[in-house]
Amino acid sequence: MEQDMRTKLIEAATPLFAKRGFAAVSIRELAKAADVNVAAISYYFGGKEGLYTAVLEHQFAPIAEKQAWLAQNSPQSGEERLLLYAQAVPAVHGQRPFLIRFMHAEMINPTICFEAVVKKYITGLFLFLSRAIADGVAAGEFKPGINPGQAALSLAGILNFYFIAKPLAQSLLAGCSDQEFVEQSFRIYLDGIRRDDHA
Amino acid sequence: MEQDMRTKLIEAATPLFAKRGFAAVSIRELAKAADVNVAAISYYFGGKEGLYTAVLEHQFAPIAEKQAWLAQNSPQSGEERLLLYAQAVPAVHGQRPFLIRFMHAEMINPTICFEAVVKKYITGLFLFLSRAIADGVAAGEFKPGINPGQAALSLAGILNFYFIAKPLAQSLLAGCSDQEFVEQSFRIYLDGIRRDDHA
DNA sequence: ATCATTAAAACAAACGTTTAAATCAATCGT
DNA sequence: ACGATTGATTTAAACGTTTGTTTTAATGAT
Repeated sequence: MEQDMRTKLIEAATPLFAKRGFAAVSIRELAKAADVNVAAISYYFGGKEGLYTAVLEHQFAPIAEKQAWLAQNSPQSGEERLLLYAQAVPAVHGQRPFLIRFMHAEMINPTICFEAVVKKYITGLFLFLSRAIADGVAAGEFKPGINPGQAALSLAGILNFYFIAKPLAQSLLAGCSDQEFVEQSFRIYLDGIRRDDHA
Repeated sequence: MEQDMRTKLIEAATPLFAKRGFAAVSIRELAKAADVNVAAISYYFGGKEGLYTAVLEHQFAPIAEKQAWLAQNSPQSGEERLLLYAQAVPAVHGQRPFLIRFMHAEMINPTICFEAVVKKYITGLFLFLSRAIADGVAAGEFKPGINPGQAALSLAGILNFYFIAKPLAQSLLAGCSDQEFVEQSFRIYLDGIRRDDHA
């Protein structure tokens, strides 16, 4: 089966590319990890870059779904929309534990996939958050002085940075669940942008 | 002069390593960029890894200095200590524009330098923030429920994420200065952790 | 018997490093 | 004061590996 081979290679390649980066992993290593012949990579993906692109698309798939869902089933208030995002963050990272590594690797050292895959989804998320905040400011939910674009980046940062620093942080933060962290961070953020006198 | 050669190589290697990663840059490329012979890398740094280590140490030097200074001249209140950090963030990124890339590259794909260089400084910063927040909670400055370790990561995230996403964000955030972003983010964060009834 | 798939071998190119000769600067004996 | 000599630096060439890809033959199923 063609699909078996493709998924076998993608699944074996994902942790290798994630932990060591595209350039530092050889196709022989990938083939051995997937228990296939080296030629299979060229045969099914057209080369190392093709396999990497397939891995990246598989990683970003949950974001694409979530984004499509948000575009249709988005609630009214800014706060509710931000909450949806805050809940999606640990869910997506739980579903794709390596996604954060690929996202940051692409932001720091963009490959050819950056424009087509990464930039598209990140921009979509940014616009969703930006509009939610702008609407919230306009509706009097959030402080009037808030810059929506900057505040969108702030929220993305406060929620996602933890997942990057996690391997390093786990020795420092003894026994802290993802859920716990995201809840406290989101509470801090919301308390920070909410209008003091808002009901 | 030996020092001339070393700094010439380090300065030429910094943007290459930062933008493309350690594995994706060849020593011939490094030598050409620095306008020296390939053998100079082995001669002065003992090899490619030695040059990378030297680049990394040069990048982290401002953090080391700042940390040593903080250890002695640290103010009393938690809020003042957090402010010192918030002011240091854009200053350091201004002084070392590529530092954020090296830090994240090391967190995502750790090289041999990670333990010796990166982990040390990050842990130091984390402890500084953690203690500042814990003291602030104990003193009644900050909300009683706050988990200091988690909140330390939140602050690092809300302030630093912007500098990672910057190349991507600059097309979205039209005309926003680093200073502006950090000020708003820090205000949001402080308003989020400060006790509502605190003077 | 035909076609798609797998396997091993071969390919040129690029890799990091080392070698050996050339160049340079400073030191020393006269 | 000056050519000889020493040691450090710089260069270009060569080293053996490893890289990604392709080829060619073997195997599989229809």
